[in-house]
Amino acid sequence: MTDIDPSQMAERRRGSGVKLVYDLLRDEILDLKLAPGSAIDEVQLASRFGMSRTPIREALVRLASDGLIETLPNRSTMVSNIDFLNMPAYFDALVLMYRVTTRLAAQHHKTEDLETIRQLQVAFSAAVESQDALAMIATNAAFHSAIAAAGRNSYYGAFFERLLNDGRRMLRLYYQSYEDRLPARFVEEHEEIIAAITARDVAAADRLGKVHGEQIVEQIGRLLTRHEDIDIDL
Amino acid sequence: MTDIDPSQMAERRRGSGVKLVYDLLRDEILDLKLAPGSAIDEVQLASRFGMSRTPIREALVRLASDGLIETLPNRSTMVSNIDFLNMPAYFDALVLMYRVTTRLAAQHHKTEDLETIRQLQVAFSAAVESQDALAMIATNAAFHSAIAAAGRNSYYGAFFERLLNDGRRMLRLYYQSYEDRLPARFVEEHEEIIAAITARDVAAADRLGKVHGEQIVEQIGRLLTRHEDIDIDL
DNA sequence: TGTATTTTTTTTGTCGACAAGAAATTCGAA
DNA sequence: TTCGAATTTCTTGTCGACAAAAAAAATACA
Repeated sequence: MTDIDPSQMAERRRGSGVKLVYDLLRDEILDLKLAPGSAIDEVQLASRFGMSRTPIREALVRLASDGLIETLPNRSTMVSNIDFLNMPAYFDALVLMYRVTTRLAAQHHKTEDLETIRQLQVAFSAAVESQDALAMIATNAAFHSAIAAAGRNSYYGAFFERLLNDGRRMLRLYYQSYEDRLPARFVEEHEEIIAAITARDVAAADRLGKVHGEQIVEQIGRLLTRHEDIDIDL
Repeated sequence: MTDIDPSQMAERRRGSGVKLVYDLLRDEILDLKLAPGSAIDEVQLASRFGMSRTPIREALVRLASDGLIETLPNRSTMVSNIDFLNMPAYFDALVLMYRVTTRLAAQHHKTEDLETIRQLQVAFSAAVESQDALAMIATNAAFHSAIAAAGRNSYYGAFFERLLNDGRRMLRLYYQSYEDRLPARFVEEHEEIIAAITARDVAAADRLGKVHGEQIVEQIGRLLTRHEDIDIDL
């Protein structure tokens, strides 16, 4: 890890330190630039960011309560491992949140929400076009985040956000399993979802959210030995 | 706020400071001993707990990422207000989580889970018997937490836990709306839930979880002007 | 008396230092 | 040499102090 640009660390607004460190480390962890299980050294980070250990530690505390790092008392801090054993549970929750957020968006969206959603769909489509797996992951998450926001339920929103973040790390590991035809299918499904939300068709939104979620689970989950029965008619 | 017992602050194991402060402040906030909106003074807390500001601050960072306190940059920290406008969304999420966790418990529980659940039901029943509203809230939450744990989905578990915590503050404000007959009904419903889980009757567990959740929503939510249509057949 | 500007006070964010714990290393005895 | 105890090294948790930022108070001026 190289030091940051000295011109950046020169003068910072007081109080911006922890956020800077938090945001950057968070991205590095989610993008797997920091490998799961790798150690985190406070003093090294302090010198890297040109600040004392105090703000670094506060950023680490936040990351820890996000579950992105793990702290052994009096001993090392490390990047959390991806819990593959819990992947069935993860997918179960993810599919349900796809359904619920899409459904609520159909109920509660405002017209300005649709513009945001459509813009993000364009970005996702472009990422698929250019076969940029990382951009696909990011724009897909942004697309569904926007749908969740349109659903106007901050509790689901926060939970879904967290699931999508956890997913970023797993998807980065498995994105090689994407073949060309499947992302194209995702684009189509996104379009259908947008149509259902626009039409305020709650039933269709629910169904499409479920199908879309299961699509992803099937794509990722075939690498697992077994996964939950997600065909519950909840 | 009075200082803590000096014998407690005498010698503490290194590293236990933040957890001590975090746990205590968390309970005080959730039990409304610290009123929503009230200011939090770092130096006062430091002298109260007999430690420096550094561990206090780390505890506050954790509370902030739990959403229990809010920090204005460079300025005051205060206990988060209860967001009554979002109560419909809250109840929507709560009911769904009641359903999902109960359903999953019916699917995945092990026999030792049932013992824990039954013990907590006994405690809840005792709290209802003695008309102790605070104990009712706590033991009810513990009961459903145990059910969620038996469902073996840590994602739902963490989310549900958070919802129950938020609920603790609202319930404390509204517990006067409980009349004698309703807690008794809750006890009965709990028994039915236990029976459904034991029998691994997923459909019944789902239905009972939904009914139970809506029961609570109706009890609390009648104080609201309007609330979500929770009768969705998801 | 009311308002704008300066000064004081209060509180936060950050720092460097130090001590406690745990791991790594060295040392000693069989 | 090998195992176990003592020692050193290294990292973390905590402290007291200081500086920046904002609010509160005081002052000046119309």
